[in-house]
Amino acid sequence: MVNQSSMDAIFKALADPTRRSIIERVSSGPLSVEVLSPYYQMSAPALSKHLRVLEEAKLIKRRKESRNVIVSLEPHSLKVLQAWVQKYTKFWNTNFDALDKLLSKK
Amino acid sequence: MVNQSSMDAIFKALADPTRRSIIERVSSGPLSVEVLSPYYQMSAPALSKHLRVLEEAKLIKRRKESRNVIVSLEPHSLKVLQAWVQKYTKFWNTNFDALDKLLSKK
DNA sequence: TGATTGATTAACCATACGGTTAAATGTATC
DNA sequence: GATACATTTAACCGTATGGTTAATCAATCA
Repeated sequence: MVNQSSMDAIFKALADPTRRSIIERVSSGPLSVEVLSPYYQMSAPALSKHLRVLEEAKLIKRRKESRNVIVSLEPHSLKVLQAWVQKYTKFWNTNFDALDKLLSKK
Repeated sequence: MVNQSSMDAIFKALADPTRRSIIERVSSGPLSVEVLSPYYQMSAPALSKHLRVLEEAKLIKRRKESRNVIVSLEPHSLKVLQAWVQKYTKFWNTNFDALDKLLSKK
C-alpha cells in the first residue's frame, strides 16, 4: 500500500506550478474545465494534459457532464502526501516556532 | 516568501525514489556519502547529482569533513512542504479516519 | 613525492516533460 | 442533418532529467 511509484506520481504532479494552481482552484469546490481554462495562458490540450497528470496521481477526478468536464479534488493522495511529510516533521515540529509564525503570515 | 520556483524545487527533488530514500536515511542523523553510497546501485556521480538536487531544494546540507562529505537533513524545506500540504488537508482531516488507520499500519 | 581514496565536474546519451498545432470525438443547438 | 462547441488524442519539438564513463580535485598515506 502506498508504493514508491504512486509517491513518485504525487510529487511529480505537484512539481509543476500550473498543476499546483489547479489544485488550489479546485480545493474550494469542483470546477469545469471551461471555467478553469481562462486562468492559464496555454492551449486547451496543454491544460488537458496537466489534468491527466493530476488524475493519474489521483489528486483530482474528472467527470463528464453534458459537454463539459467537471474537475474535483480527490483528497486521498493529499492525505498520503501529508502522511509522508508528517513522518519527517512531527518529531521536531515544536522547534521551529519562528518559522511557523513566518509561514502563517502568508 | 516561499515562491513558486522553490516549491517546484522541493516537489521535483522529492519526486525521485532515490532522493526520498536519501531523505529517509538522513532523517535519523547525518551520514557521510561514503556510508550512503553502497545502498544505491548507481555510480558515484549519479548519487552526487541526486545530492545536489536535494541541496538546491534546501532539503539537505553538505559539509566537507577531511576527505568525506557529510550529508545532513535541512528541516526548513520540509516545513515549507508541510505548510503547503496542511493548507489542503486540515479542513477535512477528520473525515478520513479509515484512511488514517490504514496509513498508520504501514 | 607519489599513489590512493572520496567526491565532484564534464561530456555525453536515451527518455520524459511541457508546450505547440491539427485532427478527432462527443454533445448541444439551429 | 449540419454546424458549432468543449475537450481530448495524435504527432511533433526543444529542453530537462537521470544515468553513464572519463577526467579532475583535494586530502591522506606509504
